[in-house]
Amino acid sequence: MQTQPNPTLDDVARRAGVSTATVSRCLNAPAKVSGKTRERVMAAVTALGYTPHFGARAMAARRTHTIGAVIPTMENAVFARGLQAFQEGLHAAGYTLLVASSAYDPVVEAEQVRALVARGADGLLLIGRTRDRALTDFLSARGVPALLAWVVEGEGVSVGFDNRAAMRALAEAVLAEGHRRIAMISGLTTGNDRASERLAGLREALAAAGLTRAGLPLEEVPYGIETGGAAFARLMEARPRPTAVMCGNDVLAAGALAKAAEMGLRVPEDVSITGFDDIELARIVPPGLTTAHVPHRDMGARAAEVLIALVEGGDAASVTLACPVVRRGSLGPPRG
Amino acid sequence: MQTQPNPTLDDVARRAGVSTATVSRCLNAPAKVSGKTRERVMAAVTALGYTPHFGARAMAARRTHTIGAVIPTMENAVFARGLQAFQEGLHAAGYTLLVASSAYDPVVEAEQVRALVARGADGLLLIGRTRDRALTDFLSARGVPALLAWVVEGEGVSVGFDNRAAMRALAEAVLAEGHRRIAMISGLTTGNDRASERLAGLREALAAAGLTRAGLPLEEVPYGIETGGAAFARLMEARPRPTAVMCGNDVLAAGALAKAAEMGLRVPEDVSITGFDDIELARIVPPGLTTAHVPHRDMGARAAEVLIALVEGGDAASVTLACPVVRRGSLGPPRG
DNA sequence: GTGAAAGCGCTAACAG
DNA sequence: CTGTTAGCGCTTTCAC
Repeated sequence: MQTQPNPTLDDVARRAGVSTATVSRCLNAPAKVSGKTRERVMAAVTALGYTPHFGARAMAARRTHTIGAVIPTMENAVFARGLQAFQEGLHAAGYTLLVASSAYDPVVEAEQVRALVARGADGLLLIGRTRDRALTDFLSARGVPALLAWVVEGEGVSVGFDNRAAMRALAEAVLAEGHRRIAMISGLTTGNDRASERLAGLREALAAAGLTRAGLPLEEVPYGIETGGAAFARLMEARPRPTAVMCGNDVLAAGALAKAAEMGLRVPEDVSITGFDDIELARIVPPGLTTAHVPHRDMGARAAEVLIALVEGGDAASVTLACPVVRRGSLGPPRG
Repeated sequence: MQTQPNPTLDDVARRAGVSTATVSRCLNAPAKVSGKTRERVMAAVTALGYTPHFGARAMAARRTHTIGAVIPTMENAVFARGLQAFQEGLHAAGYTLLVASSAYDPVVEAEQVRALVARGADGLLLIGRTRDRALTDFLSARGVPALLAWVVEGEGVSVGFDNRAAMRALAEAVLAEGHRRIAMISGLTTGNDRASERLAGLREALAAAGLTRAGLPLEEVPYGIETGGAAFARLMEARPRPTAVMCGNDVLAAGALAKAAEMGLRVPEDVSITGFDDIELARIVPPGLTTAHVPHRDMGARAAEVLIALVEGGDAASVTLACPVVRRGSLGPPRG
């Protein structure tokens, strides 16, 4: 199997003694070719180490079997995990995944979307809902279906969960323990609907419990363990201290937990802490993090199904997944 | 800005009243076009919402400004982090990154490499060194440069670190504390040179300390917190127990640490535990993980520089980064 | 069942 | 500085 610099359809055709059309058929619709010709062609293909040129193919066929995804960052485990499942689902169906990241910047996101469309993406996976009208217009004009994940969406098709409801349920669990002085460490809410929905969910629960006037001590910080820890320390300077600190995600909560230990505060005796996502970390940081379980892998797998259906012309219904509260050691009743 | 279904170069040219060549120049070499024409063309471009068709471009220009990367899995934080930096570096230089994952399977990896090459990748980033001769032949025949990362490589160009030396240094630190009964929890070594090199590094250090005949209690397990914990429990059944358990990566070590807590063993008084990678986790799992610091982000950034140099025709030298031992609470002298 | 030929949308000489 | 003109490698009618 001597690999030649750049074997083309033509080279294969010549070697097999047939026309390029026949080679093309062998590759795309083998049934339309006689058995013996097919064998001869396939032999030539492997002999030359032929790989069809994707660009040429895309240009001639106007289908690429490629799906694009734009995520905020690969450094966030929740996206990494969901995407891995998504890609497995696509692969099984013969699609290829192209990933781009936006660093949470809508401008970059728009750029990446255009880049993926230019590359011939048959469909797109986008995270969250907050985005420019121009972008959605662009996609619909181009006829490229986009699936929104990690949220529930009114307009388009989505595969996700209700961030607000999940946080409300978690807050209700905290309230049920008897907490009344609750603080929150939120991720940055600007342009991030997941973060703002979670915050809104907590506010709703507090309002429903008649705690509106108490006000909600709030820190809004970038994603990270360190930032979570620092925010926690600031919140704990208040007197009286909050008895429970709810965090917008598990990573912030892990930071809070670590900082609490550093400050000599016992969890949950001195302060309860909750997270959101239920990543592996939540199980191993002592005393275990009470959190909302987001089924990331499942979401990725379902997203693959739905997006493929969309791309292949069928309609598809949105999917909303449940996010049960997972109780671990970090939540307990307040003291006294 | 009315986006038309599928604006082409031709549409833009017609609207701007110029030839397609001029539009092409505006986009690729603006300096070669007069100011006023350029303005007119750019206006037409935005008016139509034009995006160049990637496939056509690739076919005509035989350059794609695209780099492909095949990593074992996106679910592993070390690759995610390195890749994020890599992609930032590429982006700054006007390149786009295509990511594919192999699930640690060489067959899948080869498939993905071919897919990326077919898509016109100008260069490739590959992880580790163990791979099929046919694959490297394929790449060199196609003239696609490949950069190896996460290892130091004899033959090709690489940007990485010496897994063996780093583990040896870590083991020497453990030995210096006075440990003599050392066990290891390794990641799967089959087809994974990073894992096997780390194991070899430990063996070298033990041999140098004259501990050859003691034998090395060894568990080889898949990546994961749970698997690390289970392996730890098995190792601790030995009598006498090992006084130090060295792990092939931080995630396995985190599992070991959690399991130790669960078993009522104090770290480092009853047993010392070390990791490898120095991910965020290492800082937050109590009492802090002693580990080898791998400069993932830095490696990604350097990889981008080197690979671009390679792609653009220059030669480039391999880069080897240092992996200093980071001491945290999980390592102490053995009892007695 | 197979071949010939016409593009797909873009770039890159080469003229002007 | 700008237009003309060949292709790039593949798919897909349309004939045979």
